[in-house]
Amino acid sequence: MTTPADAGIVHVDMDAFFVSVELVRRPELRGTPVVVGGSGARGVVAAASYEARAYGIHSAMPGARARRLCPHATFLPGDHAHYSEVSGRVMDLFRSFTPLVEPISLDEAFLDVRGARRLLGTPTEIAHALRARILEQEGLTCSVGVARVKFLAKLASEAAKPKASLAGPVAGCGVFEVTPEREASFLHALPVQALWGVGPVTLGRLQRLGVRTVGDLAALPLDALVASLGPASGAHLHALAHLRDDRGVVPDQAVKSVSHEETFARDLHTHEELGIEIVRLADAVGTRLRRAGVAGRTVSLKVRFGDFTTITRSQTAITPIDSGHRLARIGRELLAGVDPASGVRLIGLAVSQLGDGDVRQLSLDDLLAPEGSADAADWEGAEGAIDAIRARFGAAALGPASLAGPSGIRVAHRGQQQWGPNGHPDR
DNA sequence: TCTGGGGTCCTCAGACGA
DNA sequence: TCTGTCGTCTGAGGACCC
Repeated sequence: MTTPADAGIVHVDMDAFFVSVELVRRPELRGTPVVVGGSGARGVVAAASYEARAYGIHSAMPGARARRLCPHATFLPGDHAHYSEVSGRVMDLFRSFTPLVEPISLDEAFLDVRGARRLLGTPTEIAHALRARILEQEGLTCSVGVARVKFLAKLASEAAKPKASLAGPVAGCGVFEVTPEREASFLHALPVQALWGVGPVTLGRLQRLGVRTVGDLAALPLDALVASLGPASGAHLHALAHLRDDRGVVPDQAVKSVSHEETFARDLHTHEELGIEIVRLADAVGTRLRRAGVAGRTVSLKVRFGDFTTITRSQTAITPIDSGHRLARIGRELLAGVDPASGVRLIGLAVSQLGDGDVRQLSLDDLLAPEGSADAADWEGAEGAIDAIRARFGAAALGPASLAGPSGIRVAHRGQQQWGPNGHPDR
């Protein structure tokens, strides 16, 4: 039997994950500045080694700037599929300690180890064992935070991390526990932007209230926070500053939306060019929906113009959709209301309001399929066959005719372009 | 300087039915 | 029949996270 007061929430954060995975394959680069991502004219840095961080390089920094800061760094292209595979093994390792594992991203997870204490030891002992197993199995290091609640465990893992310095990386303590007695002194000394949910905008608003640290935040009345930040954010941050966080570790969270977006190496200016890209995105999103066995009702188109202004247009269908063909049709309808003449640098397609992909009704839309087009049942059958062929021969084996280029079918893959366009000659 | 991709959640406004 | 109110849904935009 466990109680909320038990310290048993563990947050594991892999150290410079993408770079560390690459260093396992390229050990000769250890101890040197290494950057993953940041290639291409519009790419950004996905991860930087601690040696590269000493030059001021950090994730999400434009690649061009990173090259100026550290021209002799090694820049590697990202390999999302490989990182995903390694991440899966690490998550499986976590599950060998406790079934209560909540992955946050490829390189982070919360674990509730309260039920494992009798068998495996104290949470801190479990944290050390986790680190040792990951190092032994994958050759990777991680930082682990232990606390009574999730957000403190997350802040604790941050405190355990290595730090970059010009003299070389400074090792962290690896495991950091925030005991119940130390919670207030640990938390209130931190800058307010350390809290999850405080980004640049919220930070600006808090600074106008004279808030610099979490302690300053805790001293503010709830009313003042709600007036400044709105009811949801205000109440949330007020609770965190007072050490209240009742969110549990939730394994197997259902996905709520599936999206795909791409930045072009050069801006596009016509509906024709963008229409072809929409077919690519719709094909990728539809494939992922069907693979996950889900379908969604709301289709959203995102358009980012050359000046970085971004608009979204969405449409909610009567019945759930998982067909790339239907997604492309709706995507193009939404695009028709957008003027691309000034130049479009990115488009994205998302599907939300997801439900079970097997539960489907025949819609009016299906019954009134445009004259001369294949009907819905034909398309479903065709896409099912495409999925089967791709599973056997690869994603580029088959696809919509409009995606055929001189070098074959141009298929969008998840994470393929995660860190920016590669300047593909076809677009 | 010039700013990715894949997500979640929140806020606000307008439409609509009870 | 008309008007106002309330809750819900939808659409759009934005903040934030890794």
